[in-house]
Amino acid sequence: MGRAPCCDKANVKKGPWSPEEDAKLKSYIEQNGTGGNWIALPQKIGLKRCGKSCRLRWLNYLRPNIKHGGFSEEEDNIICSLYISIGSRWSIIAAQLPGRTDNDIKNYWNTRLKKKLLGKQRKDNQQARRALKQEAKRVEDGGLGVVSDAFRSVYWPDQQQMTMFDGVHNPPDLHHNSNNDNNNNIDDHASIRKLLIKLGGRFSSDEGTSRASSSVSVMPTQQIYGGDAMNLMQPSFHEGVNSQLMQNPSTGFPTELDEMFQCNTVKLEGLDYFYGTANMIEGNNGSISSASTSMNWTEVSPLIYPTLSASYQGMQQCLLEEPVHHGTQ
DNA sequence: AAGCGCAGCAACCGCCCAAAC
DNA sequence: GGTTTGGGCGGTTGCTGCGCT
Repeated sequence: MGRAPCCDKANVKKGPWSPEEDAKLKSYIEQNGTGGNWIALPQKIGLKRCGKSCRLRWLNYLRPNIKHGGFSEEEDNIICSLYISIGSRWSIIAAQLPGRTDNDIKNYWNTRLKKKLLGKQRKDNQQARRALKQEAKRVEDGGLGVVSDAFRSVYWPDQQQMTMFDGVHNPPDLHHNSNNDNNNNIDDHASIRKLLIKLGGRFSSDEGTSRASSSVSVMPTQQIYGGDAMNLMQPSFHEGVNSQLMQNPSTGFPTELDEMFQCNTVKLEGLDYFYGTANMIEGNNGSISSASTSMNWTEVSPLIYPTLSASYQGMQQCLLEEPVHHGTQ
């Protein structure tokens, strides 16, 4: 049957917005709001634009407090960490970065961050190959026993990664706000909390205030571990994350990144926990059964356990190391 | 100086989902 | 309960500007 078009395609203008159109749209929305109906809005203000186009223009460019370009290192890290954990859920990622739009982040990722990471990854892979070669030679020479630092650094997850997954059964206490916690921890938790709220998690503000004022209140870990957060999520999100990160860890990632993860043991070590390796039950067809996918991604997601984001420091580091080259290659 | 290729980005397209009817 | 409709989202396209040859 198909869907009726949202607007008369023949009579709508396409392409770049003129300053006049911008001004019209902006002033109308600032005075009257969107009226809850984007489709009808352009007609009201005499714009020959599709309602969806108006919405996009407003959300991405005309809305107050929008930032363009100039992504900070911190923002880079957040984007990378979230991309690794939830994939290309740009709107969710954008929700973690005030003033940023999903479109902006998506473009930024596709044009810069991805390339940066891939560039770094190639370097790492070369380093890994060299280390592997050296190690093989050592073994050949009868030098078994001590693993070289170079080899370990490339192939073994760092200590932080190893310890954080103690959290699978003994999750880090997000309520706990030790004296050692710095502002970054608080910010991390606040972001996580916001994200979980967006995802449908339950965070009582009362509960939050009833605790130490400086601590960030999140869902009791038992609730998280009981699967509440998952159940509250929209099915599409739940399915998407599961199918992308659990059933096939690679699915949903761009091919290059797919290769990148397959090539890099360190990253896989970290991601194993997303995939639920410990509980994996492979079906006859080799796919992971629902029994394993039922292991909540929330249990191990860096969204909940910021320490996992720390495991991503390799990538983070590369963002610092490799300057963006504009138009030079 | 002109042509070419590439990167960055704005905008569109089409699908999905939920609310309204 | 089925259909329609609008909002929202991710993927993709195409334009523009810049750098290199």
